[in-house]
Amino acid sequence: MSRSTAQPTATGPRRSVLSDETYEMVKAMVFSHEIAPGQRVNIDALSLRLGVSQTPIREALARLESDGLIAKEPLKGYSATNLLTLKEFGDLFRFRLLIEPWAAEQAAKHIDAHGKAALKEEMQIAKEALKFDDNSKIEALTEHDARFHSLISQLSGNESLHQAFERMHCHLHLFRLFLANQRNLVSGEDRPAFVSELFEQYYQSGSGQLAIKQHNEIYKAITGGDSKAAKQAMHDHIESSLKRFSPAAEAINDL
Amino acid sequence: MSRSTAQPTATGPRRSVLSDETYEMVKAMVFSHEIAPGQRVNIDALSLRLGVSQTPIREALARLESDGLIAKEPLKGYSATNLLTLKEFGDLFRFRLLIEPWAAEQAAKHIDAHGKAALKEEMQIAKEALKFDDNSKIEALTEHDARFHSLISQLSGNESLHQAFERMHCHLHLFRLFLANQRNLVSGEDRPAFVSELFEQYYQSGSGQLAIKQHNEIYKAITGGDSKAAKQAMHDHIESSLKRFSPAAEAINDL
DNA sequence: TATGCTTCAATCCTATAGGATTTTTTCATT
DNA sequence: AATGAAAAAATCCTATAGGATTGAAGCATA
Repeated sequence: MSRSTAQPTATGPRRSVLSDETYEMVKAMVFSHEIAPGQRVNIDALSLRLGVSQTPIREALARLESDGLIAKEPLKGYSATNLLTLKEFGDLFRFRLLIEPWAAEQAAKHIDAHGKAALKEEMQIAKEALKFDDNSKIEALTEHDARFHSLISQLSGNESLHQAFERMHCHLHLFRLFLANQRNLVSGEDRPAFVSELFEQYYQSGSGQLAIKQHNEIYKAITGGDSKAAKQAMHDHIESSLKRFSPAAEAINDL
Repeated sequence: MSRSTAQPTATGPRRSVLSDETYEMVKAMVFSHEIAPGQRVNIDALSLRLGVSQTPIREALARLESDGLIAKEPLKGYSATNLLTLKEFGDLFRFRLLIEPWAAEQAAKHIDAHGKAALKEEMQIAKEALKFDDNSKIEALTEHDARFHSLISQLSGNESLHQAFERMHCHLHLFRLFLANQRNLVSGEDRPAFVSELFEQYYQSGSGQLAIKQHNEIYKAITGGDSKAAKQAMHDHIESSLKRFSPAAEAINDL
């Protein structure tokens, strides 16, 4: 009788847990700069914005803090973490160079029919994505890239490595950096072309769709059981990514 | 007036955030098997047990889930994660063998006066600990071991590696495994001797305090700037740990 | 102008009520 | 007696309001 707010049941029957959904929503907001880097995160405001109570918000923020996307200052509140500095950017790639080639090597050694099928399916998705128009293509390829690297870390068979890779959230950080670049440049000079160029370099360099080509080499080496080639191909691919992303990281750092 | 429970303020003025304290307390409970592996974690019960309301409990559990110490089943509740299986145990060490020798190598390359002082201080603590009686010694050396490895991952200068190492919680998992062993064996046959033996092998093998000796070699190599020796020493040390811990992991796995 | 006090706002934490889901218990039927 | 369905209990999850504490802003005074 005293319950004047019919909100919770009005949204229909929920299957999943609200706390998890909230987590994903806030993560997406940080990811898309709806919550800008360094910006304070007000729990009450978020509660109103998302239409849920404080409890799930708090759980989501606690998890995001663990993920390193949100920082908590005791008795002050939460705020979005800053973008990667140039050093952190380099650290991220150097660490990836340490673990991912090894993961690819192990994956090639232990690959089975199930793993081959999963890789094949992922490569198929990437090829389909190349036919999309520009915006859809960028989004699809970004997601493919994240899934592809995650899959290989999983196929390494080493649970610790896989968890460490997931908790790193490298694609999220990189793309967040990238979007920041895009935003800043749009309100700048004629540098949007620069951003597009970067995207092009990364996803379709020249006429060759370079990243997909490199993924394909890794894919072939792993499914072929050639561990040495898999390791080398992954190493080259990450170094290649590093070179292509660097301008974006530097631009932000100079800002 | 309606506040019948004076508990929260009765404990005195709190300085830190209750949520963080709760996190540490629950972590300690999992660590010490007060919450046994696989056991359900009742929020209401924890709330009463720790004398705090549900909100900080929930935040703590959300973070612990992110850490991999607590598992959440939607609409069923939280429960402590199971102990490491033999495979996970092996994965953990193989992953450490991948990243820690590299960390030691990098630390040796970038070491400065500040880093040297920190390492020296940590080694001093270890030497002091050797003089303690058995129980205190084990506790002190365990904590030293965790700090030593963490410090080196930090001195590597690579933020990503350091975070990955911390989030792995390897010492917590290993010692939890170890305590489980101890508990099971106490209620078993005459195997407590076996446990003590393991401790001895790890912390004071023979008359040599083997682990400290190995730490000392790593320490010397890093402060001496000998990156190759540091890498090798760390590699040997971890392999040595693996061999000593294996019986404990196997015993639990067979159980 | 600089310092100290008061007021204000924000945040953290608590408490309780109620909807939703799962598990257990009970009961009827074959 | 065993199996299946329905009811009850326990638990989880959410929502909302308000007290307590802390940090910041504004103002008066020396």
